[in-house]
Amino acid sequence: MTIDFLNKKIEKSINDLYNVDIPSNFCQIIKTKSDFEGDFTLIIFPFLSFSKTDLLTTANEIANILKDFDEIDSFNIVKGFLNLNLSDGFLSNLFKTAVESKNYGFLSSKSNSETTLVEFSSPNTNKPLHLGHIRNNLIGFAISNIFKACGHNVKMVQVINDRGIHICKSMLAWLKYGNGKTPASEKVKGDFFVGQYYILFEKKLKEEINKIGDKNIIPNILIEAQEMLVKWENKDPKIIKLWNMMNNWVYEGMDITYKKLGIVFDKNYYESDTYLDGKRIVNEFLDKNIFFSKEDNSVWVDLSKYNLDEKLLLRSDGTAVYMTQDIGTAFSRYKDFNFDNMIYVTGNEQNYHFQTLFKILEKLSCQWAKKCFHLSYGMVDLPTGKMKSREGTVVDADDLIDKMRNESFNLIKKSNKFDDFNDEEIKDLSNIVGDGALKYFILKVDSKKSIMFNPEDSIDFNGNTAPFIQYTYARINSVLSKKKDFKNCYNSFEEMGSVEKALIKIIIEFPNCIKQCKESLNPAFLANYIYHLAKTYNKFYQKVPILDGSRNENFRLTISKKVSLVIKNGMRLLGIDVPNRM
RNA sequence: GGCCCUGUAGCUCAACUGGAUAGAGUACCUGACUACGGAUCAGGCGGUUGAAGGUUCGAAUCCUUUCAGGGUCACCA
Repeated sequence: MTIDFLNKKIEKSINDLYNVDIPSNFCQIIKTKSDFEGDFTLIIFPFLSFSKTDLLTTANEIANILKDFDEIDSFNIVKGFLNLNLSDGFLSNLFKTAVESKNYGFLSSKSNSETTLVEFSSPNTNKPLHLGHIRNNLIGFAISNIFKACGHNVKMVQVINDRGIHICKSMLAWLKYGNGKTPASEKVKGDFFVGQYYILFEKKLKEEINKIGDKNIIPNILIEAQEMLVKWENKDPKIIKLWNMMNNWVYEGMDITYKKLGIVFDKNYYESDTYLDGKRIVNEFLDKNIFFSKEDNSVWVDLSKYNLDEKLLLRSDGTAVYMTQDIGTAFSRYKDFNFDNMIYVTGNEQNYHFQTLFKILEKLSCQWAKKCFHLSYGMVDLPTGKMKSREGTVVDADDLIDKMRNESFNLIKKSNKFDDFNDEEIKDLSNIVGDGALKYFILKVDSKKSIMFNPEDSIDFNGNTAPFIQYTYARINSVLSKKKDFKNCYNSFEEMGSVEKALIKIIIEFPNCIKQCKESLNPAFLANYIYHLAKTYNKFYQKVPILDGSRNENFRLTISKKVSLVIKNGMRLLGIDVPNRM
């Protein structure tokens, strides 16, 4: 519970009472558990050392002062817990402020706002996006929106891994076995088309290894790929042309997927550019003896005194590795944006990598190194084990999105509630519902935890889901459409009902909820908040007649309207749409 | 093996970062529509928070030990 000024007021009263400066973390105010009566609860235990008396006496001493506050109506004491009831008048005021504030919960960015870069997605250009990328994209997009809502000037960026041996593999396979086929000639989406050749390469490689039967002999096809990488680095025109063509196929395919996900980046960085920056920087600091080289000319950084080992930065043949590229990218970004924060959204398999990267940046005296954060999320696993694109055991992003949309379509088709909808309208609605179900399913889980995804029965349309929330929104919308012009009203003419009170208390938490998501780098908190709000509203809807012509009608309409706005704007932060009807 | 993360109802997840009798959904069993929209609501069943110690008024949360699962320790990305 965070009503800042009330917290401060209480804190001050207690300070005065005991005539000491009580550390602010001693004043713990929490929401009252639903089993007890009260709106919020002050925990008494910490004050015992100042009151020098027993628990009950202390609680009463404090309660006696607080009960005279206008904001507080009544209290009760249970053990070391002082439960306080807010007065209806005070709640009304808070509610009024919330309703009347423009862009409630959202701070707008100003010229002196912090600039925050969020890096996410960052795909390889040799295969389509899969379920793991979906989680990455959803978290990255949501956290970007959340930082925006906190007034940051946010830039969404990615680095596209468009070069390297893995890219050459799909290129080589296409050259050898493609027979000039193209995505257009085969009517296959470009990223899937290229992905097929990546898998084909791995298959041929495996066949050749089996045929050779000697681990020490490098298969020809792999040597060819390595040769191709060297040609690429030497800018062989034929190879560059092929590379451009195939990468473009992939980009065309990915554009469609990003469009489905509703994601647009502010700036793309390409590894094919930044790896050169990285090499330059590494060599520069090699000269300054920050890095060192070994006999074979490979370049290393020694981080062993930070518990992080030695790390390779340039291969003995002078070519770049992943880390090299990431150093170059980071420098470019700082030059481009002079950011205050940079957040990398990647799977937790890269925890060690980012620890190392940040430490290296520190060693390079980048004062911005401590402004870099790693939002590390858990892997998405299938019942059959880990997803491996090399083996083709992945859930493709497009397939999954389409499956959800279709399921939603069928659900709507057979409900006969939408007889006045044409197929186009049904399709639009099923996209909103299907996409929502998928996105919410992933975002409601604490980002650092891994997700077990069972393709058969993972995603539900009932319970703690987006469709449940969307339905609540649509139903409020329906009520509101029956009474278009009502006058805002912030108080009940009788004592406020418990559900109305509960709703108002949730509504006034919205800004704080967003802040918490930002601080913990975890959108799941918002997802669960919205669910809780929707659930409480449904209870209200069932229990309390809204349009009953009574003098409380406007109060209930005002609550309904505000709930719908919080739902809509909260879901928007998560990248989820809400329909006017469903 | 070293380091990191995770173990909560049959299953999927919460628990406002140390607060009260650990809550939701789902599944299963009841009950509620001549409707402001039933993709809803109300009730029941379901727990030694992996285990054992410790810290304190108070532990799912912090510390130690231990068990289980995952990740990582590449001249892969």
